[in-house]
Amino acid sequence: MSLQFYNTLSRRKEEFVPTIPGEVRVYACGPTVYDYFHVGNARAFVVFDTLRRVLERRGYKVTFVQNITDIDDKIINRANKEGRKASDVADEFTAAFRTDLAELGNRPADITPRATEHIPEIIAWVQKLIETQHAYVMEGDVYFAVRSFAAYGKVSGKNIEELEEGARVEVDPRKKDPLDFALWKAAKPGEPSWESPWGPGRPGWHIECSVMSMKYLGESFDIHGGGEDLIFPHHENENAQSEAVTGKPLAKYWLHNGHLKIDGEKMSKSLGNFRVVRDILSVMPRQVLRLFLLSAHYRSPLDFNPENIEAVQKGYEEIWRTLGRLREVLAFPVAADESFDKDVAAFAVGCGQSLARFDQHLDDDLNTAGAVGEIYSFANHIKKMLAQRTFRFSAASQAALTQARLQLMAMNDVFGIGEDMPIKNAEVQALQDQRREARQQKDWAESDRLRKVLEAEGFWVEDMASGAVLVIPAALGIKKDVCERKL
RNA sequence: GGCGGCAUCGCCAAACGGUAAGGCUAGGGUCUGCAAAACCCUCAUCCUCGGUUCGACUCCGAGUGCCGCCUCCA
Repeated sequence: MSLQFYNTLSRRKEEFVPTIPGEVRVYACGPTVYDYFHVGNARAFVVFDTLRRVLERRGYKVTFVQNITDIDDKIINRANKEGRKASDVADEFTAAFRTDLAELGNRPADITPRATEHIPEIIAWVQKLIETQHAYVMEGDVYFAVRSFAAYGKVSGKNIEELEEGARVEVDPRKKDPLDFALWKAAKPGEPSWESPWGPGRPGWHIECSVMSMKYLGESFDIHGGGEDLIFPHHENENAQSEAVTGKPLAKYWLHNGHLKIDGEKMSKSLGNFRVVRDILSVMPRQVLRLFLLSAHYRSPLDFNPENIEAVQKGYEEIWRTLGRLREVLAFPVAADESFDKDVAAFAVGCGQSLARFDQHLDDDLNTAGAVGEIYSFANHIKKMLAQRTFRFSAASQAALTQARLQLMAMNDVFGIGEDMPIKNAEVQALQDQRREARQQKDWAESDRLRKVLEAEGFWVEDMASGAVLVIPAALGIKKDVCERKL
């Protein structure tokens, strides 16, 4: 099956065909930096980070751009409230964004352009819109004239009449049409501003994304992504102000992720029911958070609650445990006993089938829920093999298990949940050896004592049916109160 | 009021139109010096009603319910 994505433009799944064969240009909406980002924001970031990894896994050369909107009403409001400069607020939360994103396990985008570093380009684009009669100046403000762009509404599937009927906001009577939106805002006293042909001011909300995406990816690129709440007005307007000038669609595929919910409601800044990622990561490993965010299809709603998190936590521990067992077993000396090799051959076939299913899920509109399910199944496949009473570590098992381990790690990498397992130091290794000795001597008292010592040191001790003794570093746990209101 | 999305086991969540993955939980059992772990078994006919089809969870229509967007929002 070929790669498919659900395109907001057509409202259906489409085969993915990049404009330039072998290359994919992706623009994902980043944050407005006026606060730490929350788990709902993180969902979008993780989804599009995963999209990028999947595209690369598919062999594409990916250029991934994620903007930072660092000039905006919300930033100015916060700065005013705290009596500081807007740029200080923006700088602080830009730095926090980068830190938290790295902590989350996202790879940095290839380019993270900031709005304030593209003012000349923004002004130039606004001028083009004025020249082409798509925008008009009004007392230092510049507005985009939605009626001047016939395709207005194509991204969100709305039309101007319907939008006007449903308008819930008081309109500025100076505008030609209630839906006209600001490209450039005249500065009020004390606000940060830049010189422009229309007087001092600053960019409107949508223009920076149009200008920066086209600057780095070209006038028409492959994928534009973001949360579904950005479809209207943000992406609609982005497209309008771009396509009005270029005559080309800004992006070929528009992908939008569903909302994260909490207590059945959308998690959002305005509702005040959000948890910032910075805090969440202090109580659970990033792997658990990522696995949770990817446990539903990206377009489905997903509820952030303790039960769901706990189930994911257990699932992650199983993946970890499997990797731990593999590491232990692969350290065994290879034996000449090949009596188990028939089972090993069947096992290897199963591994290949599992990988095929994994990729099929990802190809099908980034079905991470299915792919995550396949990881669990695959881990199970491995554990089942290792648990056989008749298990023998021959050259064949070594080869198959080495391959399986690489495969499992590669699968984890797609979701950014890979992590190096701590090395067991000499002391732990010695305890493990002593315990094996004790068990061979049937010195159960000593054996039990050593297990307790190892467990206290943070290791899982497992005696396998085949007689092997495994000592695995315990996975990091989460704190139960992770979803409590107080956090 | 307009537009859009979703509706699968107690919970989460998949499934080219051919007769329901997986995880969590629960119950039963096996293995084990103990413990942990593991292994085996059991547990849904897919919101309702129509239609298309040899055949539909999977397509179409209507209804019901939930969510979102129409204002800043990932």
